[in-house]
Amino acid sequence: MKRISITDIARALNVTPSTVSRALNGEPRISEKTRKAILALAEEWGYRPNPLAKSLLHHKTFTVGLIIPEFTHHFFNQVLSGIESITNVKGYHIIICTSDNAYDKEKKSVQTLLDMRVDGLLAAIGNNINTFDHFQEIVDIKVPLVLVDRICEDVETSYVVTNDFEGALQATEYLIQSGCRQIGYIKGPTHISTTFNRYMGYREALKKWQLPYQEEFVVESNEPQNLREKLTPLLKNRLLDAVFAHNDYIAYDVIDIIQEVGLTVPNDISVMGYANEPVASYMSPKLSTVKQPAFEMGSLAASILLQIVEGHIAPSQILSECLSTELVIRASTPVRS
Amino acid sequence: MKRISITDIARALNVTPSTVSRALNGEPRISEKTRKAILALAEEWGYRPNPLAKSLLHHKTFTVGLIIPEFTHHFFNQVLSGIESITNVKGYHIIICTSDNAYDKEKKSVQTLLDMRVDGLLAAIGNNINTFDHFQEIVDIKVPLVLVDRICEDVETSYVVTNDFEGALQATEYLIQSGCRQIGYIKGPTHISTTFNRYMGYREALKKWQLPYQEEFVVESNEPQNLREKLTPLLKNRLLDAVFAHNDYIAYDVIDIIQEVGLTVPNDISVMGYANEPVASYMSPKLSTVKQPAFEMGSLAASILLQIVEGHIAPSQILSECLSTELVIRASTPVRS
DNA sequence: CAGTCAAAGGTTTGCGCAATCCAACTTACT
DNA sequence: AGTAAGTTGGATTGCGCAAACCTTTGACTG
Repeated sequence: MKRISITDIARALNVTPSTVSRALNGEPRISEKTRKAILALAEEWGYRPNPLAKSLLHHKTFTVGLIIPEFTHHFFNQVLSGIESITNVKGYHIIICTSDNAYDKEKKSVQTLLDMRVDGLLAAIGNNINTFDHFQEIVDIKVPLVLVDRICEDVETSYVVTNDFEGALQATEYLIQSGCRQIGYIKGPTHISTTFNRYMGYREALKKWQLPYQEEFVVESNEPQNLREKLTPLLKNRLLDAVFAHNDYIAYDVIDIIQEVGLTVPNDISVMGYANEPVASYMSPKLSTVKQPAFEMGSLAASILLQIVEGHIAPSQILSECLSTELVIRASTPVRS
Repeated sequence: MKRISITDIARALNVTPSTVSRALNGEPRISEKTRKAILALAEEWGYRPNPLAKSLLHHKTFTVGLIIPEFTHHFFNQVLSGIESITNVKGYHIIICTSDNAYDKEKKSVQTLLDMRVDGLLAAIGNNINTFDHFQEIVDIKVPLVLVDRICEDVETSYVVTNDFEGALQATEYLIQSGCRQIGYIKGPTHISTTFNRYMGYREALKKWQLPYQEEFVVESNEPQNLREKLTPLLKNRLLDAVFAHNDYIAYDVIDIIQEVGLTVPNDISVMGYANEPVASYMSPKLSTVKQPAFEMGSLAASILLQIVEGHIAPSQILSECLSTELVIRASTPVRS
């Protein structure tokens, strides 16, 4: 259990800890003979330097903190995977906290990670969180912070997001180009920027193609039952020829409702999702959707963070990256003419 | 950036660091007056104790290491979620490493986490890994270790797994009880214990119900194309009335192949999956499957680990928990008569 | 009123490491 | 031979904290 230290080796060889430290760190001013003896004993005893001691001394932990809303969400795990791909090769460790989309827990996580003296922080802000003092604090004490996927305007820090506006615009345009004219839109949860941006992308596409924006075609999806009630009459009256949903799960429900009404996808109605969740390719028909570069978002965010941490980017310099999405056309939409 | 220490507070108040330490730790022998002054200044300056220093002193980091094969696998994320639910309330932090199912990376992760002086380790061994010296080392140096989901017989340490044998047995029995007699089985990847155990559960069910084991009904799924080639003739000749697949993704392919041949699920053929992945309930028909208590497995493993770490369980005592699965019957199988 | 004791706090030490500053002991050259 | 310049390594310090061990002061006892 007790791990051996440089002092142990020093004692055994009748030298000082300094000498051992220098030998192990390859400083040139140790004679070949002494060095060999030290290295040999270190090897034999399985010496491993104690990072805690180093951290205490150098005020550097080679650790980054990560705050995500939850583990069981494929999107965040792809982001996480991207983050890990970078931190791993750069020799940093990840300490993860989850926020459960709750302000209190998120705030506590921030505090915990700062307490642990992480070298930097990556965070995906939780849904429905609209107070950001905890993130402001990170910036105030000058700990590098990069936000992922979701931003808060108030806090001046670097971030990496995907272009929800553009993604939704392209998806809507695809529907239009494939002949749809009466496109319904199902909104996501209120209070997150993505919801707003995708919605605006949808509207922009209509505008661009000079289609009227019809408020009755836009449905809130806060309650599944609500969705069914609102959507069914629109479908029965054949007012829609396409539905664009805020995410793939909602899209699934939409397909379900459409089929319940006796219509078929995509013959009667096209359906477009968003996010390219794994479930999208297991639905029937397979769902056309917008693929977000989640892995890239994670790796880019981590890469920016580590550049700040390592001093290659001034902390004052605020980088904001907005990654492009990609349409994934499957069977729930017709081919574009 | 520079965080304040007890020494800073001590200097400001003209007392010694010990006094500050004692005041902050609620030791009774500090006068009310001194304590108030110290607490007030600590509060004002936002003092936060440095866990690195404490760890160095007490040889305890309040950190557990976690090794999983990959992030982008829903099952592990549920496990992770379960682990976090325990560590969070017990005040421990999680440092995660991934192995990418590669021995070298897994070994390196073990080394990294040991170097970081984690108080204990949780690990889900990667696929195709059959050398376990790195885990043996953990046990040797007496760092608490609990294996999750997959075990290696050689290493004597606690573990938490699910009962694949029982799960597969029950699933197969369900098929039998709902009238199926010609049950095909699609095997999983070779070299992992789960593959073997589920397969044995399938065979046990046949035996129990005195159905013959027919080798030609068992197909390896190593290649998707292979699966199609092997399965199609069995289907066309109507030799099967049910297929039990090693996991839900394979089950999806099976359904696809069945429908391709012109048969319907579950009318012509029942299909049973395994794992209850999210995709299972988005397939059409919705997939009957075996639900694994992933979250519980994680929380139980974490709970056992922390009990060892905190000395409530002797490290020498080996706990092995085998959690039960649960059948989730959806639309890909008929109702049991 | 000396002696005792407890209250309140100071001093020292060490966790493991490495940077800084020193001190021997060679060589090497005038 | 004497000094300058390496060579090789020791001693000390401090990162932040807390345990172990001392010291001072006043109050209280017999």
